[in-house]
Amino acid sequence: MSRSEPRRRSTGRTTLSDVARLAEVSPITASRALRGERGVAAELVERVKLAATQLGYVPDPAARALASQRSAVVPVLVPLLSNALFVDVLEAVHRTLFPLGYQALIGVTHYDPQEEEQLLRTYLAHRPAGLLVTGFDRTETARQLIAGSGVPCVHLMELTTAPGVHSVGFSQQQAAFTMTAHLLDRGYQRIAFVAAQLDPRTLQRAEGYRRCLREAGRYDARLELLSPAPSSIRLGAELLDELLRTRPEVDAVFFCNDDLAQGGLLAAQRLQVAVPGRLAIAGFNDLAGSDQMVPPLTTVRTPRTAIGEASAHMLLALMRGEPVAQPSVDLGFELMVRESS
Amino acid sequence: MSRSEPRRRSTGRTTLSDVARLAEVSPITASRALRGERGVAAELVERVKLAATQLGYVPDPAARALASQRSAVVPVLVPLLSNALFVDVLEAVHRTLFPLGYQALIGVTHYDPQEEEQLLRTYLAHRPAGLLVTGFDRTETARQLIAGSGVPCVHLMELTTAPGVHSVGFSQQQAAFTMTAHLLDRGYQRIAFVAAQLDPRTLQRAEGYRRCLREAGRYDARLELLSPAPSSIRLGAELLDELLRTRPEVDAVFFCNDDLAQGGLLAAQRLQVAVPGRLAIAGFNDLAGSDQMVPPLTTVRTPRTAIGEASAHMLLALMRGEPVAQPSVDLGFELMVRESS
DNA sequence: CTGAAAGCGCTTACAG
DNA sequence: CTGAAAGCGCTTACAG
Repeated sequence: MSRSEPRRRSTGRTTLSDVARLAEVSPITASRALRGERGVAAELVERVKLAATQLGYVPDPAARALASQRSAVVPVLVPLLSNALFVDVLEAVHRTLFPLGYQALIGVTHYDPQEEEQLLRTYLAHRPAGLLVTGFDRTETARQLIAGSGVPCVHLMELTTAPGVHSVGFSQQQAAFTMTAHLLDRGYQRIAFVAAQLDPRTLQRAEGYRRCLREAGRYDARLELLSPAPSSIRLGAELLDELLRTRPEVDAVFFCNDDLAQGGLLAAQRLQVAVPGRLAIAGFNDLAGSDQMVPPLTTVRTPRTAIGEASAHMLLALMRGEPVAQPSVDLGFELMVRESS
Repeated sequence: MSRSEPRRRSTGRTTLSDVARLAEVSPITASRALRGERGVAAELVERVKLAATQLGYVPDPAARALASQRSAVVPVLVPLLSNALFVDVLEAVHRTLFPLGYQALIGVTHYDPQEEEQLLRTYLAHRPAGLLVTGFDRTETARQLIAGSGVPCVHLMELTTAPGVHSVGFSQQQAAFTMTAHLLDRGYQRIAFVAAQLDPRTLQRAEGYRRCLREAGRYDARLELLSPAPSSIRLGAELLDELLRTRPEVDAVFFCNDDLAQGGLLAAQRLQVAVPGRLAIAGFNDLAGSDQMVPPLTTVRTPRTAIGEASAHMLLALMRGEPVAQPSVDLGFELMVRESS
């Protein structure tokens, strides 16, 4: 082998040049044809696509990202996967973006702004095409990372009217207000609010509960039972026990999430507390199983699939540089009155 | 501006060269220092690291992947996120790999081999550092894609003794056998098996159920109720209804998954069927809420967190080229006898 | 132990 | 509408 040959780091990979050679065009033309850039003769496009198929060509995402300074990755930052809520959002986002060539990259923050900041730093280094984040509760540094990156970003679950900020969600506070009003309508006198995790959306729900009861002149701070522990069926059962022990006068409980409410319902059954006769129980989110409980659980159905789809579509528009008519999309909620209230 | 200046595509990004310049070393040395490659003078390493920190340098993953032909990404392919089982596995994998600089990339196959093949093609193009896949049920093409990529791969949930194949899981069949044997021990005479989804692991459980009853001379094919529909609490309720309508003689039901069993338990309650007096109910996986049911659900606890951790550690060894003592790691299971049986 | 050169596989910017 | 040149930001392979 001659000493003057160029050094090669063989990878065996089929490259754009291979495709171009077979199609008898330049690599640039092949690149343009494959990306569907307009302004390439139809005949050449066909030849290039055929060659690519014959060779089983798959573009190298790293090379593409390096050259174009933009990858096809879309990080989606959610607090948790153990809440079915976010799984539904993710499914919808993925279903919308994947067919268009984007890869949703799931990041779990565990409700920790520091973790989110760390994930953001890691993911932003990949020069993502877009970004989806949950709510507005983050570190100032995280906010600056997002803004400074120039990456289009849509906020999930909550709404804002702040200029230049894009969001898709519903009013957590109003939804909780509506549920509380429903319980008042039913004639319940001492309505407790039981919550866990105490993340921003939970606190907004607490606010909706308070506002409603205050307006009715019925607010009593002692009827709030708030735990920072992670939400779960088991915790719901424990909190119901505690509630009935310490506030035996309550006649209705509004749990901030359905897993708690399901646990509460099961605990009531164990304690032989009649629902809704002695105690009404209501939840939030309409998670799997809530309609199967005995009695079926009254709750608020939240539009997570719609949030996933709508946020992906909004992001798509932003990534294409298209104008977004409505930067804040309210998808509403639905009161599901069942037999537990 | 002079015509002879090199054209630049400014990106503003802080690069390795910036760090090298500040540290007064060559970029190669800076690269080696930052990657912790041994054989760099300690003093230089320190200078480089300081410079990197001062400049807030973040390596470009695309450039790194392109030059080294290897990224820090580890795709993890699971059937579903709506089953808490896989969420637990993913959490454990992420928790193990992220601190070491690897990014778990979640891929959802929806139990569809074609979808898995498609995901594999997409993710393999990123030259992942490693790969985690669920079970062994895939297309021949998918198998070849994995083998041909040379990317280290560990299989989750099931076990194999096939040479050169790495797996971490437990015996689905044996676990189901054990549960069935427990029900026999308790004296139940007509034990039904109710399953949904009918994925490979579910069918292995069915096999364990059959083998146990056959060995006891008690197998009756009419006591199997199999539905290809996705598993859910609601479906469990429906299947219990159907079972009691069409096989009123059953005195125990073994559901292939806890969501079905929970639904079955709730349906029994609605139908005023005493559990376990008139009908015993057992599940599989010990999902959230099973211990809170009324009565608490007898089930099999499966080691999903341990599977996530152990598979990540095995993959780590493979990625480092270290020998793996045990290519097939059986993490076992635990029979959880509670009050429903 | 350190470095100058070349290359990874694409796309951008400039010409024509 | 098409292409030759250069560059994206790293690391590999070779020297010394």
